[in-house]
Amino acid sequence: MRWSSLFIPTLREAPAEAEAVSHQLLVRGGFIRQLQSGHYSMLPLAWRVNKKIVKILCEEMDLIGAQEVMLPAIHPASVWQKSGRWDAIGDDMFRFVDRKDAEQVLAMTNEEVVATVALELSSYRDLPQMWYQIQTKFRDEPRPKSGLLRVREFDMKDSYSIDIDDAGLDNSFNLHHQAYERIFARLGLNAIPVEASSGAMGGSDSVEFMVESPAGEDDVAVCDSCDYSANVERATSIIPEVENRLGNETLEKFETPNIRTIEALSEAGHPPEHQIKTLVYMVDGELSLILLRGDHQFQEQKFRDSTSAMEIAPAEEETIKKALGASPGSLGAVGIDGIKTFADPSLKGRSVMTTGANEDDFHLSGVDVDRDIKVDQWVDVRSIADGEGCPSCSNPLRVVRCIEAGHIFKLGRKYSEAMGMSVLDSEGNSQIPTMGSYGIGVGRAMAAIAETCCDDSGLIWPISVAPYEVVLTVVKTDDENSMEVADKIYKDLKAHGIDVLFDDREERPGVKFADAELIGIPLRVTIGPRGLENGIVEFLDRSDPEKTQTELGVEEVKDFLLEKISAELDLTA
RNA sequence: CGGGAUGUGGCGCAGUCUGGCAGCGCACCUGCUUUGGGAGCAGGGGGUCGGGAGUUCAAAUCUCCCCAUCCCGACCA
Repeated sequence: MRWSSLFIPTLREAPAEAEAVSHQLLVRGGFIRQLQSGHYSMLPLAWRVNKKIVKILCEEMDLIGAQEVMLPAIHPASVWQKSGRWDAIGDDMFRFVDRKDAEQVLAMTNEEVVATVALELSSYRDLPQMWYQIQTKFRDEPRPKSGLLRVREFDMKDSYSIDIDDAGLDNSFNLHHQAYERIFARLGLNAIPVEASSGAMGGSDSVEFMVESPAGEDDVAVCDSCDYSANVERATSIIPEVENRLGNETLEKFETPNIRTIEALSEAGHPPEHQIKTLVYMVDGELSLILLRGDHQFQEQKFRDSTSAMEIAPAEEETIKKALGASPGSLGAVGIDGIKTFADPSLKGRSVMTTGANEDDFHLSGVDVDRDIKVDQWVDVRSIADGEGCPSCSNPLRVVRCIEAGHIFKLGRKYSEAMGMSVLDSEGNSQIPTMGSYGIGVGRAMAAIAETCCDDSGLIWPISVAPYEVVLTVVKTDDENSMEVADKIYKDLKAHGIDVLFDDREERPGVKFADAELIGIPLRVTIGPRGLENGIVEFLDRSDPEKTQTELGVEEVKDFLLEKISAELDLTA
């Protein structure tokens, strides 16, 4: 295409509200424009990238035997009521009422619909099935952010597997795992598979594919010495045991005027690791205590996962005061009976501890956890920290910020059972099939690539997804010879299937070079009178201009580029 | 939903405190010069100052209400 007739509105400066690198570059490069918070138009360049990502997704899904479908994006409330998610999900789902007063939802995912279609499966001979689609999803995010990274409307590749038994599900899951590794490699993303929490999706196992980036929203624990990696919502670690202090082992109440924090109490001679942190939460409507060591952080998702609690939130101060008789900062679980108490295992066997006395300005010392506190349930709810020991090899873990680029779930029979699926097995017995679901956000993948493939001058697309593979930069458009040669090369490249962008704009060379770099075209051929005098044009690779700078005869350009492109695509395919 | 900030032409910003002709840079249009890394000169077009109400002779500026956007947190199938 000729740049002069394209809509590529580049900007010299990014809008003030764009913070994430990918957001700034995609806006500056003329790829996207915001309509409202969480809703973006994809302009021609972005849509070309989008289509290339989609193509890779389809190819890899097809390769594992998945079949492409297209499901409705508007669902009746009834299917969501049947699965229980109508109530479980809440405000994140867009809902509306149609003219007949029927309640409707804008689909955020499609397990219910898949399970409904799958009611037609009646025999084990029909299984397994894998269906996928690339379709717009709607989620009423409480806080859309960072450009395309978190939006309310986005295209997602969602696929679903249906198997007769657990072994079948394992197989479908593994096929997806492998497909995802190939997909991310082809997209130029270094995505690490990590153990994850399944959250409200339900199910047993889940793996997230994480791309390290400061723009991400998840923290992941990775071990550089072995292959352990897990979302902090699930990660465990080995920490040194704390020796109980020598000291008075009997309970003693002492005055602690104005001491409300772990830190303040620590300064008063009670180190955090010898304190019991007492949190008060409403767990599915029931007031509950959650106990941790003073120097540990609470990991809410771990708590949800291990207690199957649906709704948890810190209790209001007034509620706390009414139940315990004191405000946060002076709370403790000693002598409490009748309030459900959860405790982190790191408190097991601990004594000579300090905790709040449930009386403002007073604490208790000499607390023996086993003796003085009635724990209803021991649960690992501690957030691991950077540098702690890997649970599988005990070397130090690193905690890194990541973008969640993909997530695969073993759902089990939650949806197939709810929707009433059943098939006959080889013995004529009725079986409820088991399902998996697997997602990759297209726009988020684009943003993740933009986030990680860029430099000070702009984007650097991998050839596999670049909006154009090659840009032909004509330095002097009013030089007839230049234009003639450029036009010839342009037609030649096009005829050989190369995506080429012909920068025929009447702009100064500096502007053209800067724009080409900003929009991230991986390969550049510069055509100008200076080179043509010697019968050559200049080539360089966006990712490393200095080392790759090459002079090419006009006739060699096509073969040179074809080889470059196929070499890079082969590397990742 | 809690905390913080911002809203002035397509983008970046000044002006708001202390009320008095709506400005600057980039981008855009015309002409001339220039032409291998974001040109120069001259001329020109474009703004309900987020919206509404109020105070005032006079409001971008002061008051009240609302809206939008961004950041942190909560939440995130």
